[in-house]
Amino acid sequence: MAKGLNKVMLIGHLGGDPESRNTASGQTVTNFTLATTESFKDATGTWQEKTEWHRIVTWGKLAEICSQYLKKGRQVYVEGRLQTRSWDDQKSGEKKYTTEIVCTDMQMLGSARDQGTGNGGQGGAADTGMSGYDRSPRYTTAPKGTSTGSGDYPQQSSGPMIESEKDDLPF
Amino acid sequence: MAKGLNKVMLIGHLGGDPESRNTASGQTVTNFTLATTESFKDATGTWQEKTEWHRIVTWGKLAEICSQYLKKGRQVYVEGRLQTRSWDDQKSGEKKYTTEIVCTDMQMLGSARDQGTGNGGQGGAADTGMSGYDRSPRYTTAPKGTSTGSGDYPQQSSGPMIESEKDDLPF
Amino acid sequence: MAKGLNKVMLIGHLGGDPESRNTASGQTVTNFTLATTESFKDATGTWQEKTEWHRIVTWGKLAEICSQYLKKGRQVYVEGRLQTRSWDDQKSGEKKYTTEIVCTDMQMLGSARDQGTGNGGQGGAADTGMSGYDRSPRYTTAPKGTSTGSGDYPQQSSGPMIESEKDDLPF
Amino acid sequence: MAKGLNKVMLIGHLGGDPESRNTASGQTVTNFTLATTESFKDATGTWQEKTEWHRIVTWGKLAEICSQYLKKGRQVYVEGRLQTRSWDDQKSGEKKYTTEIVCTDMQMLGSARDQGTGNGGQGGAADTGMSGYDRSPRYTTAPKGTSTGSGDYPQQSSGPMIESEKDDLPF
DNA sequence: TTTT
DNA sequence: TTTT
Repeated sequence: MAKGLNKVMLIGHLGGDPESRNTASGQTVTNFTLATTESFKDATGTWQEKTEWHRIVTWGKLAEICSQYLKKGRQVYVEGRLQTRSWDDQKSGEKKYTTEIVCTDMQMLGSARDQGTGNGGQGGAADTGMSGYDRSPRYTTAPKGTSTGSGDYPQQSSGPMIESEKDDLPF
Repeated sequence: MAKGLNKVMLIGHLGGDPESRNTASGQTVTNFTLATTESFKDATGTWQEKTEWHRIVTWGKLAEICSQYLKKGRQVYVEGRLQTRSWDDQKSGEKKYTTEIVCTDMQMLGSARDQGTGNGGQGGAADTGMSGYDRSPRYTTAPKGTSTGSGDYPQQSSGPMIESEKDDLPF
Repeated sequence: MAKGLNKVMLIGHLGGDPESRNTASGQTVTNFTLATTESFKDATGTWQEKTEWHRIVTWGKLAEICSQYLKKGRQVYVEGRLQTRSWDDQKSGEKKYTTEIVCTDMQMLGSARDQGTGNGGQGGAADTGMSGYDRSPRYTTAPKGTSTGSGDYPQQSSGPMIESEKDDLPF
Repeated sequence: MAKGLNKVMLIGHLGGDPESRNTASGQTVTNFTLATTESFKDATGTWQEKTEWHRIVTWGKLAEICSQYLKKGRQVYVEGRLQTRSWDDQKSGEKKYTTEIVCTDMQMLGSARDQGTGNGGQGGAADTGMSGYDRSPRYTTAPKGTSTGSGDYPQQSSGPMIESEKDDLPF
């Protein structure tokens, strides 16, 4: 008996606007960074803040939604799984590792008008977007075990390692 | 408004026996790797397995328990938060990053006699250990926000970056 | 604005064998109870145990798997969402409420040979079953937001409240 | 080997202002209801919304914070564990059950000015509150296993069942 | 490097 | 009603 659980849940703010690209097979991939902040008392008893940065990658329909509605500063809930990729860094010749959260569920928190730098000054478009959001369901991609042979799942992980996509690396 | 959620939950098997050390301040730090395995259908519709490896670090009392009771192959539940550390790699002169799960809750799954290579053939010691475990509570360290000025929390994160401990880096 | 997160994650042991039935529409529904145990120090400083009982309901393919492989005493991980149903109790004429976990992901923990009363002494059938399990993926039903108009999702929640199914109420 | 996991994570909006009381032992207890909303396609393919209501109970320091800062309509993240209590209903003579989430972590989401009916029209007080919040840590109570013999933990669960507090029942 |  |  084996199998496992690999789950990450984050609430934080986007560090920048999401970036999208398309794989050779036509899937959308969207990346963004997310900051989660914790407060804690240090040795002297004063409150300190510590921010942790996370690399989020999302695929397919959810990637399109993230690309369309998320902006720098927006507060979101992200659920997904941990994935560590390795690649050979051209410059140093070293093998490098990146750990990302493959996002399978995302929810916008707070209200549109309350959010960061992104939504301001973009007029009706963002508004239309948000009200579209208001009436839509939770943004979710099917968990691994439920994919029904669509054939695009393996590309979720292998895609980013394809040689020609190297400069799409998320950071 | 800020603050955040940074939570990881894993169920998997230890890739090796845990390794412990003590910080200058006397805290115990225990590291181990955890494999989580997922199955999915590939493009041809056949089932594939994919294993993800996670670096777990745990502190204080929980570190001692992990060191004492966990063995290679043991199935556990791990809860914690993501933390990415950077350091300057001496060999290459490159800055490198490691993402770890700072474990704040751990639970052994299955039964002792059912577990990997570790518990077998080690006689009474492991047994005593397990029955000690059986009567003890869930192994947990206090979350960041609840530390009450004990002064050792910051060492949880800053400890591993102290110069003199560089060769204690978990990988 | 809006939407939400409603997530439950449990690790515990089944209090009895699962019970299955079929809805009018042909869906399988499987119910079981799950015990989660916590230890804590009481006012006198001695360790106490407290067991919480949870009512689990699962639908469709996952219901079939639970029915087939789970037995009294088996340790499992259950993920799902909270759902409170009300019904008019015939005897008392009172309105009553039941809170259940609608299970959308289940994983067996430990090994088959290590588990409760169920698997022992039932010969090859259970064994065949278990090895079938071993090669299959994580048992998951699609989250609400991802159903693609298949038409059977609403029956997950509305089904149990249909008049003709009243005496199928899980407890 | 046993022990278990009993975890609930919710993101939703308060259905009303929190209500607080004090136990005989001087602990603060705060109750509120939380609505989580999900969208799903029904059998006809149209989007439907379903709201689930949750009863939240929180203790001690966290109860004081909830009482002070949360208002009807406010969006929050709640983490806790499921607990089912029973009591004898005086009117009907029936045994009744209530399932609650014993909240051990809470975080306010969105911004103060963006929140429901509660904060509006209350002038500076709410503002002071919120900026206090901005500088404070995550609101958390220690998990069960980490209580260090303070003696008040058992009252978390037994408190609400004390005869004289019956009319404090959360609903 | 784990597990089934 | 489970488990250790």
